[in-house]
Amino acid sequence: MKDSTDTDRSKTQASARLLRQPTDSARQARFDHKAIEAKWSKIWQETKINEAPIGGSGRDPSAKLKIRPLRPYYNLMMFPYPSAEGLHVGNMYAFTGSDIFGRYMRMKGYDVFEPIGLDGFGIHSENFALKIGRHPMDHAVITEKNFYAQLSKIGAMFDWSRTVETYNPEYYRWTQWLFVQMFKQGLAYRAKANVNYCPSCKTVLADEQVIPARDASVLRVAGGDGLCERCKSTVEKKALEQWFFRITKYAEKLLNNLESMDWTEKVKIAQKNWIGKKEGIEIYYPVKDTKEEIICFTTAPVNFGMTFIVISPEHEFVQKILRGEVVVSKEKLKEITSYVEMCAKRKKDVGEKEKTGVDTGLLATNRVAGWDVPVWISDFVVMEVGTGAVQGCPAHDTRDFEFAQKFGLPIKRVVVGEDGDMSDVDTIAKVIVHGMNGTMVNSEFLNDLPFEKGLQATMDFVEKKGWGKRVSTYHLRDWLISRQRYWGPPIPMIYCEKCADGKKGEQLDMPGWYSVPEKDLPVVLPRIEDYKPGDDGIAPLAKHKEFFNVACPSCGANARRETDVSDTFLDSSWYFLRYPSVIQEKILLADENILDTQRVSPGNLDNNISTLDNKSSNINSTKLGERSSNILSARDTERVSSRPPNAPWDPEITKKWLPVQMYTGGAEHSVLHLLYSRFVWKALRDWGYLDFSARSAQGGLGWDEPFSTFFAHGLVIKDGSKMSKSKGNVVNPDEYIASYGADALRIYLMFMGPFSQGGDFRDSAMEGVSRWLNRVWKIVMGSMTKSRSPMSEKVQKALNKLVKKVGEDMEHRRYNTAIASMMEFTNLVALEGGTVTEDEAKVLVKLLAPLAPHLAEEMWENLAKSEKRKVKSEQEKEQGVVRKNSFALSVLRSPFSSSVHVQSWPEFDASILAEDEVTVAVQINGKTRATIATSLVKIKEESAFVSLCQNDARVKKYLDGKKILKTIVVPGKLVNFVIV
RNA sequence: GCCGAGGUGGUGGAAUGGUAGACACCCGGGCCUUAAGAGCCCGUGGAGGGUUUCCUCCGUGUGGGUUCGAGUCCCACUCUCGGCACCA
Repeated sequence: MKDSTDTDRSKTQASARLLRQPTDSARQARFDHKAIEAKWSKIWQETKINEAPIGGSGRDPSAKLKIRPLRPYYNLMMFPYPSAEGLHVGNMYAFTGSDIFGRYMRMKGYDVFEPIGLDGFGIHSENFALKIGRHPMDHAVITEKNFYAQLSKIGAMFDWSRTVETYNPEYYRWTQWLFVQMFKQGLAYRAKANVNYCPSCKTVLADEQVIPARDASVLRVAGGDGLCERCKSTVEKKALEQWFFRITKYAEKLLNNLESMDWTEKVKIAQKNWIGKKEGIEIYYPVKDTKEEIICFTTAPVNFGMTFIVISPEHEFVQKILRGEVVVSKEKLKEITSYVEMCAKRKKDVGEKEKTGVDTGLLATNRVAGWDVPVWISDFVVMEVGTGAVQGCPAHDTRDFEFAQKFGLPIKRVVVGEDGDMSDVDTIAKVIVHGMNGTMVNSEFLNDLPFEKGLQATMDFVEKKGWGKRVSTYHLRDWLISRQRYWGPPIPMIYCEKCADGKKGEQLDMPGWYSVPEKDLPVVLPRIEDYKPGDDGIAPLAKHKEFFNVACPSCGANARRETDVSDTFLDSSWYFLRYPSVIQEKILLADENILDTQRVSPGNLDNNISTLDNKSSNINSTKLGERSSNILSARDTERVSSRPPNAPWDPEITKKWLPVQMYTGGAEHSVLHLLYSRFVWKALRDWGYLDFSARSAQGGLGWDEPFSTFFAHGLVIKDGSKMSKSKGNVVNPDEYIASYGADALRIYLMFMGPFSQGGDFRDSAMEGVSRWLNRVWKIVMGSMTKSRSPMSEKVQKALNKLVKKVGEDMEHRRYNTAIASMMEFTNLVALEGGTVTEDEAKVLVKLLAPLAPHLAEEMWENLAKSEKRKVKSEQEKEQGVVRKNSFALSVLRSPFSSSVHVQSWPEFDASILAEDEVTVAVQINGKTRATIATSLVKIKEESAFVSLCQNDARVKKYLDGKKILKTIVVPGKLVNFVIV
């Protein structure tokens, strides 16, 4: 890399004395973005400017800390999942927006920690690896290299000394540890759940691999069921034992803070809806001639209009009928059996279907109304909702109405709406549902009560009688953790049949199950070649005895490891806790592989794979850990060996740096990732693993939440639609970085539209940004020549205003308008002679620094050198020659000469602002007829100013012969004459 | 169906209830140049008028409303995009 500035300096020094500017034209040429970016990214690596002073047992941060007390600021962007060969421009957009804020906060005086990592362990990465026919382990190595190489080029202030990759055994060891804690605390359990199964591919599918039948065109072909993404055959649901986390236990806690959290509003609403709290009542209905009781949940107990009960085909009561524990006639049993089978086939949660159902022939007693109702089975009732049993009130629920109409069940009106219509409810339009206004009728003691009051009175009555009780239900379901897949952390559990038979186990309610002792973690994922998703929902690892055969931790008998792996969302639910505590002896960017800016070419790639394959010949369970580390590169091995083994995070560091102050990410993670992270955080706190008691929270919700602020960024679209490979409109940032530079791309991306809303990517607009940066370069470099035009008061005032504007926009992440204002400023400078003073240039460079970090740094260095020259020549004037190593020389090494990125953010002068000229609009009846340029000072004399407006020629002609009814004055903005 | 975001020039987008279209892209014209490119300057919502400086009318998805004044607030529609969906 060529260091152009050194030659520059010697030239300048030699020529400066000749009072000529032979370098001016050279300086003003188009800046060389490639050289500048290469130069500064190298210097930033060497000076470690982006490494946060984390503290703890890591590197000594004292150099940065001596100046003032630590002001930690954890600025985090959601880490990417490498599901493709490399980054696309949408990733870069998000990272840039997050980084600009981090850089701004650093200039505001914070110690900013901005880490980066990869969420490469899970279904996205696995699917991509499967698609291109590469082993996920090999794929991880390649994507890590590619992604990190690309990420290192976008000019972000990532702290490369602390990265997290979720597939690294040293990371997922703690993901497994987290699972173990969940189990120990009774929050992990096993239950049957439906998984998607394709009978043709003989494989389990993730939800996102099932084409929903609600897509109309598909519906016609398939007749209402979900289709396999690959072979288009109908997907079935299979009930299999799965691991769950009891997140529902935290439903209230997750709901609690939501209102007061500083999060993007729509994300909070999405979470609230997802948790979906509903207050209602569970009512018990005894089934005649049996000892059974069916419990119905409802938010609207319209019991006097209740004419039947419907239960889900998966309801326990149905099972009892099928098992013969509840007796029905032979014909009925046959009917029910075939109906339940039919439902199992057509089950794939999709929108409304034609209502079907079967009568059990049994009756249940509606004790409130004092009559019996038939018990039906229908799959419009979903087991997962409420109690899986519904009390049918057809006149006041549209679904119940459809069902009753289809099967000829009685429909009884008990609410009259505002229209007073008392007629039979015989069309769906007449159905008055909960939430509408109405009055109770035909309801004995409830008559004449308003609808809502009637419901409350019913609940009171039922509770008093002991026939039911008020409950809250939640839309939130427990978190299904297990995946019958290969690429994920093996669930660290062991099942011992012997203990199970003896009713022994770590948890009372889960005989036979033991968590893997913590000292034995991680349970390393072995390299196997048959890693494809298995037949009949069996995980790939289940075919490997050498993996699952293990001694029972309790009795020592032959036991079996769990062979499912955990959900990717578990990996990402705690990674932000890990970052500050990562210890790395070796700095990532010093690694030649990562520094290498060349992407892996197909040729190299083959070489890589063959090398990797050689390392992984056969599976040997005792050497798994070692081997896996080899596969994952030497760097990881070093990390593994140098880390204290006993905790996933350092408590001291964690106290200092968490919670995450600013979290940026896509709104698509509004629900799952953000909710899971909150859940895990709260659970860890409850268990005492996050102990912040020693330090009081810094206002707001403090330690209650993992992310103090969450900002949802927008999406980059291309040609009006979301980027996707199938549409062929994916933009790779590399080529743009190569031809325009990272700075220009960063600014262009942010200039497209508000960061919160995204924008439409188009090539042509890049040109404009690139041209503008060049104009900035010229203006700044021109400030150092002696031929510049005199100082302009207009420019000075405009710059002062600009500082205010850009600062405000940065706070709100309105980068697009910040950039526009800076463009306005440079346009003004062009009108005013094209130059600014060096002091003005410094301010401008600072404002630009977060947006265009390389270019700003280069300009800053030039300004610093210019200042040094000036100081020196002044001293020469005064004292003759400067002695080497004198005090004067040390002055030259002022803070100014260090990086622009650690300078303080410029401040504006409010008093200058007040002197600014303003343009006042003069309106007649709200219509602007003239504008008058004046200063705020003049406007203070209001009456004089009003008459001035009145007498303006453009205004006068409208006022002549008219009467002024009213004059409205908005100081500094407008004067409005209301006339007739 | 429900929830959320949105609808402003040829395009991306600006506008604490106060001059609609900032800033850019595209396009057109000019300067420079042997030429091209780059760069610089000017114009650019629509319609109409004034031989310049200017003036008038219309205009923020549709229809109402509040207000001295509405892209912005309220009501009712409508369309687009995201998410959820037989949620009892």
